[in-house]
Amino acid sequence: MIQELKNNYGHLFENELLEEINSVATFKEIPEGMELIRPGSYIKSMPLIINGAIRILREDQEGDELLLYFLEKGDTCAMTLSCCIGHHKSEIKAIAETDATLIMIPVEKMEEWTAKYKSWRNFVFESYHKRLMEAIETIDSIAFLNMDERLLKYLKDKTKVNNDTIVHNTHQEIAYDLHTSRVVISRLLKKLEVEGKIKLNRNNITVISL
Amino acid sequence: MIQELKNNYGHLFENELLEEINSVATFKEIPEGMELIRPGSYIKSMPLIINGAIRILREDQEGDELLLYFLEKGDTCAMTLSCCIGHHKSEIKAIAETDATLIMIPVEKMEEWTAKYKSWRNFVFESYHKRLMEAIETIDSIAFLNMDERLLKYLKDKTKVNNDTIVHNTHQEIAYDLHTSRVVISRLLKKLEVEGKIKLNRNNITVISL
DNA sequence: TGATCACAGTAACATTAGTTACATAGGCTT
DNA sequence: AAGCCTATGTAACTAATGTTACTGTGATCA
Repeated sequence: MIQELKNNYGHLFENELLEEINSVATFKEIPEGMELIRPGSYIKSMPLIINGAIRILREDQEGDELLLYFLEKGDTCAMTLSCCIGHHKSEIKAIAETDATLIMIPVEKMEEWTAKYKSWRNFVFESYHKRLMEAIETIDSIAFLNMDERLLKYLKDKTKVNNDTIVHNTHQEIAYDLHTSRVVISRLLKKLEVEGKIKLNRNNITVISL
Repeated sequence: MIQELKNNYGHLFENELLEEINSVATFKEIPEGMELIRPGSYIKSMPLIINGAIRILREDQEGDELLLYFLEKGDTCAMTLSCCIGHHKSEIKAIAETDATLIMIPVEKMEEWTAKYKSWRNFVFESYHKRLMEAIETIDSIAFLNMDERLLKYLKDKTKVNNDTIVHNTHQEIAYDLHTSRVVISRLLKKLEVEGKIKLNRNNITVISL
C-alpha cells in the first residue's frame, strides 16, 4: 500500500505520518455507481481518494437531487471530516462516479494527527477550503449562469474527471444532476450538436469542442 | 475585554486560551454598512464576532451580487480562516449588516493554538462545518426554491439576524441580495402584502407573519 | 420476428422570471 | 410652493424554463 500513498500524498505528508497512515488505514476498492454515503448516516472513517472520482450530491425533502461537485485523486471529503469531528449526520450523498480506490482512516486517528502533525492540519484545512470553494462555485453556476451554460460546464467537468471525451450518461441522468427536466436537457444538447460542439448518440455524448 | 470574551466564548474555550486571546487580540467596533473584506484582498487577522451581524456576499465578474449568508455572535469567518492558513485571496465580500463588535486575532496565533488547544481546533472545525452547511443551504434555496419562496426565506432570515420585525431595505437592495430585478421583488412583495403577511412602507417592510 | 422497453426528438403550451417603460408618491432642498 | 430625487406600483412584453403528450428508434428478449 505504501507506494500508492507515497505517490499521491508523499509531497504533503512527512514520512512518519505516511507510516502511521500505512499502519492503521485500510484499502477499499469501490465499483462505479456504488453509494458511499447517504444523507442522515453517521460516518466512522475518513476516505483519502487514491484514484477514481466521487460524485457529491445534495438531496431535498422530495428526493430532488443536485450535483454539488466531484472529488478526485488527492481529495478527501470535507463533509466526512466535520461529521467525524463534530459528530454530525451527513447532509449529502456520495456515489462513485468511476471505479475508485480509497484509503480509509479511522476517526480516532484524525483527531490525534491534527494535534501531532502540522502537515495533517494543513491538509485538513486545505480540504475544507477547497470544498467550500467548490460549493461556492456551484452557487455561482446556479445563480449566475443559464441552463445552457451550466450544461456546458457540466460536460466540461465530466470529460475532465473521467478523462474521457465521451460522456456516458443519458439525458435523464444529466437532468437529475442539474435538477431540471429531461426535455430541457434534450433541447439544449440538440442545440449544442447543431453548433457542432458535441455528437449525440444513444446512452452517450461525444464531446468535440466546448 | 475579558468579560465579553467570557460571555460569548467561555463555554467553548478553557481559561488559559481565553487569557491568551485576551492578551493578543484587539477589539474592533464596526459601523453598519462598512466593508470588511473585498474579493481579492489578503487577510491578516481573524475576526471573532462578539455582537452584530455580517453579510457574506459572492460577486461575479460583472459585479453581480448574491447574498450567501450572515455571520452572527459566536461565529467566525471560514473564508478568513482558510485565507489565513492557506494564504489564499478572499473570494467573498463581507459587509457589516448592523453595527458590530469584533475581536481580531493575529494569524500567527491561529496556527499556534490549533496545535496547542483541542477546544480551538474544535471551534475551527465547527466553524468550517457551519459555513459549508450555510453554503449548501444557499444552494438549496437557489436550486430548489422559486423566487417567492426565496424572498420569504430572506425576510425570515433578516428579521432573525436583526432581531427586528421591520426590514430596513429598499426593494432594490433586496433584489441585489437575491440577484434578481427590482420589479420582480416589488411584484412578489405586493403579493405578500395582499396575503396579509407583510406591510409595505417606503424604505422598509413590516413583517406581520411569515 | 414481433413485442417490449428505455431513450431520444419535438411540438405545443404553461409558468416563472426578467425587461422596458411609464406613472405616482413621499420627502428633501431651496 | 416648485423642483428634484428616490422609491414604489404596474402594465405589457420577452425570454427562459418546465410540462405534457406523442412519435420514432434502437436494443433486447421471448
